[in-house]
Amino acid sequence: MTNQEIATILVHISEILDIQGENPFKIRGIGEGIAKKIKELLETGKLKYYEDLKKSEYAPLTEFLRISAVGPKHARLVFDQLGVKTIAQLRKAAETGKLRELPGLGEKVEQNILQGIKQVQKYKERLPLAFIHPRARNIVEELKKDKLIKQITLAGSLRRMRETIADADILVASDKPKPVMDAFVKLPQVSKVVAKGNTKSSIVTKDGFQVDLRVVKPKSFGAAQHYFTGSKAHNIRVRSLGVDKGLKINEYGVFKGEKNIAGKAEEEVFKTVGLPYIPPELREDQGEIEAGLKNQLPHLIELKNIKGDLHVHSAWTDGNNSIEEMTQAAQKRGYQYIAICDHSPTIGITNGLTPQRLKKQIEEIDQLNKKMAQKVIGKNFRTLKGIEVDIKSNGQLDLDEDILKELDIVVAAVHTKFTQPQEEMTRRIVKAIENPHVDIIAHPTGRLIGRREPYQVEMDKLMDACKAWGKALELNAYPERLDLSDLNCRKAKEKGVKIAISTDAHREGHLDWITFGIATAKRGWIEPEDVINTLPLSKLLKWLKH
DNA sequence: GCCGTTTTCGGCCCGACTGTTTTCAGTCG
Repeated sequence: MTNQEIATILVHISEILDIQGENPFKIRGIGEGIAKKIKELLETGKLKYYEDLKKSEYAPLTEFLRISAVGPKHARLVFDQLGVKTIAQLRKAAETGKLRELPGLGEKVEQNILQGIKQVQKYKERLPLAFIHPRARNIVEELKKDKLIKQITLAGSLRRMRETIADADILVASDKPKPVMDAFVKLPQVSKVVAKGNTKSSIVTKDGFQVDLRVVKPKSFGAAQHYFTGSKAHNIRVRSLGVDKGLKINEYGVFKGEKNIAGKAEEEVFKTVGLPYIPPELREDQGEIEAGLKNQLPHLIELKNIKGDLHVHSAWTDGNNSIEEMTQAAQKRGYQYIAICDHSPTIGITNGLTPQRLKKQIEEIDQLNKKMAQKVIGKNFRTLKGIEVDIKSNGQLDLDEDILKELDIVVAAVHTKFTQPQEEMTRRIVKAIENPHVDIIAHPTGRLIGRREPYQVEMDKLMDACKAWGKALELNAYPERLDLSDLNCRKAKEKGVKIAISTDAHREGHLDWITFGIATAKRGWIEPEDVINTLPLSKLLKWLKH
């Protein structure tokens, strides 16, 4: 049973208890009792307490909680009074005006619930970071034109750069909140205004995601930034630290009694509770508080540390640009090198390179490097000869040794037979890691966010093999991959396994996806020295030979 | 259910907005 499965069960338990009207603090932390339940799950795959709870007449109502405007109280109310226990029945009750007759509900709530049902059925999943991020940035740029706005920032999971996003949070500092709100709900991107107040409003964009805007006074901007960035778990920890020191922390500032002692800048808030500044990507209550208190936060990797991209494609296979164009695009970004890693022959649909075509590509790259050495185009730059070689189902590579040894870099990846049992898949990839020509394993779990689950593989064994053979794992920055995930990055770091942050670019513009790779690496506590493409060219070449 | 330098009971982070209410419950983040 995976951590994710256990978490899902615990969440389900908490939701049922919530609807039953249990003490809300019952579900807040893990101590002796819940630890025992987790143990039972791990040892038997089952939990008696959960099995019993699932028999509760309230258990089926947890799906109502996915509907915006419905919480545990309304979920219970519609069941107790109307016997409603499915979303279809709930919709019918709303459409026939039954809900408005319930105590505490009215016509508006009825409409909101209908709207919420529509929403839940249309947008089942969280959206990828790379979809929402640029669109939210556009809204920020649009708002920025307003002179009344003194400061503006993305907040929430978007600022923490989570891989998927439920809605976009934006925070503004202004002395005149009302006109800012008026402008916000009239933006061209808006399709629907969900709520509008003096300091807080929500809209749904034409792309179908929600944007929440919060406006505070400039003197509160830092406190609000911290509060609005979250995560919730992180905020609770920080506020608890404040409570220990006799402080109250809210979005308006840090208060000692009535006195406001901090709030203008985020750093101040941390300082009042004895913490250094914690980067947003770390704010998940995953050890950053403890590390901060001991002054042992990581020195996270930044974009400026990246010296090159070690996995890009060209028009020789399924890319869109020539090798020279990709090279120039990399130079424009201040890189020292780029590795052309097109597909191998088995991946026929991409026009994978046969040994003959690969030989020709090698010649082309040699010529290009010669021109660069003579400073005909660019200088102090190397285009590396590489391949994204397919790992066949038995662990053998799709190209022979005599051609692989001609290359600067070999990136190996699984593209077929994703359904192998875990043991086979693990052996398959470990075999590739053991191949002396292989340098990096690309997109190590094969997942596509929201579309394809990772294949079954024992990540610990892959990492141990990489460590033993001095190989690296890729953090593929392609937005729907982000593979390694943040959690796997952190595991790799703990095991001392090197990471290559690569874009898998299929056209020039994709090189900018490195941003999302960096963000994921930060969330995985990765530092520059953990990443091979922070090495300058000479040292990278040395690492590749080693 | 969890937790403790005010420790085994009693509180648990904090506030905005909406809608249905004459002062507040529910939802949300």
